[in-house]
Amino acid sequence: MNPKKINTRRPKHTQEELRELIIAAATGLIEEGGLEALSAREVARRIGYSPGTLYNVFKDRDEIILTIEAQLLDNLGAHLDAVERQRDARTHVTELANAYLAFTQEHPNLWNLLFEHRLSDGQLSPDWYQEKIDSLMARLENAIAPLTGDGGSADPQLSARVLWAGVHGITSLSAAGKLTTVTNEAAQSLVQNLVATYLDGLSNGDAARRTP
Amino acid sequence: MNPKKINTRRPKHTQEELRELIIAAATGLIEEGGLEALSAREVARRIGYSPGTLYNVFKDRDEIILTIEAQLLDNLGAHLDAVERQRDARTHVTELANAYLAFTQEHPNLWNLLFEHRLSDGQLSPDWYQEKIDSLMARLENAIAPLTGDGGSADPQLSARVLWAGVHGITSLSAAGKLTTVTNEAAQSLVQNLVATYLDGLSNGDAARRTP
DNA sequence: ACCTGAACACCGTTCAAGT
DNA sequence: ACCTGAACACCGTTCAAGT
Repeated sequence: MNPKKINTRRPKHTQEELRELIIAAATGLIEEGGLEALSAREVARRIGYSPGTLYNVFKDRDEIILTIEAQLLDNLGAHLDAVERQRDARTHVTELANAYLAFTQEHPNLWNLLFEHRLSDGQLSPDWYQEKIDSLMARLENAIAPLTGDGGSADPQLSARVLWAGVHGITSLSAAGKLTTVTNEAAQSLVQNLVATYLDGLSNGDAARRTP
Repeated sequence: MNPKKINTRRPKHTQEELRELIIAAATGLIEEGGLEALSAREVARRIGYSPGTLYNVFKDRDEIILTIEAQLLDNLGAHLDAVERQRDARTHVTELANAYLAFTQEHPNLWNLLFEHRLSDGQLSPDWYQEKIDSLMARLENAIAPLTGDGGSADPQLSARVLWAGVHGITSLSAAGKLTTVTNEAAQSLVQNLVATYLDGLSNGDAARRTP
């Protein structure tokens, strides 16, 4: 009766292909509607399998999300590596910040994922996650280091993290569409101002309070 | 048969009491488990009414959340007003930042709500929302203004917003439990460093690039 | 060996029917 | 007038049964 009956051999896709199909569909859903738009059932619909199949390939929804996060962090790394090293450290830090901002703005919903998503219960993030973050942070640390030695006392590790967290504040508000609540200025102007002013403060902090 | 049958007069609570019961239960759920722990059915269970009752009092889940956000913004305002005006503008800004950080750390999940929650579809936030934000931002703007006039060129509006967004980056990472991914330093150290360095940059930005 | 789809325990929201 | 609770259209996840 059913015309499809003629020799439907089951595995239309290898396990690896299935993995990629699932990740692609899931990524698309998040890009379109944020994390809350990601549903296992909708992914299954889009790839033409039953919901159960996802659970042959991934342990659960969290594992799918973590896989997407890994790709994202790797892509950001590549994106930052494309920034050419500058003679001037100040310019280099500024361009890294711009590249970071540009990357987050290309895929706002995807980028939000990194901060919206919290593992359920008491699960902790895998080791590779921390390593990827550290490797990204090292880029900024190296770029900023020459600017913290001058006057003497600023810590490059701390400065890099503070500056990153500050930029993150701006980019995440922007990615979540909440920046307009606070200003009509473009995210890039804010990032520029933060980086420029923070770096000014770094090289002149001590002097500033010594000379009245 | 049922002993409760004896004269169960219906309205055990006025509409206003019901409102408060719902908000209290919903706030508790969010404090305990974040936004994703808030479910209309669970609120109904906790206050001893059926799910349908919530929809006699509130239009939908978003309206409940917005009501909680309003309270939260008002509470923050009161909290910031308790910070005494300082002779020294620099000290004043620093103490505002500390008060802000302290407030967000008292109720991390509740605070996260403001940034996690996005209205469904094309709805836009009510007018009072924007007004509350503006009023909060004005406090920082006034405090920072004396520090932007010295050298001449910094814009108090822009500076206040950039500094706030930067601090927000730190506090929101902290509230979401994601700060440790990036550093073991306490949130307060990071905020201190950001505020101090940014303010240094403000008062010396131009000089910094003029005198080599 | 792989996939299905029913099952379980959940959602937000609506609305006819009951008191 | 107010509240219920069944109903509808959804979830994530599991697992016996089918091919």
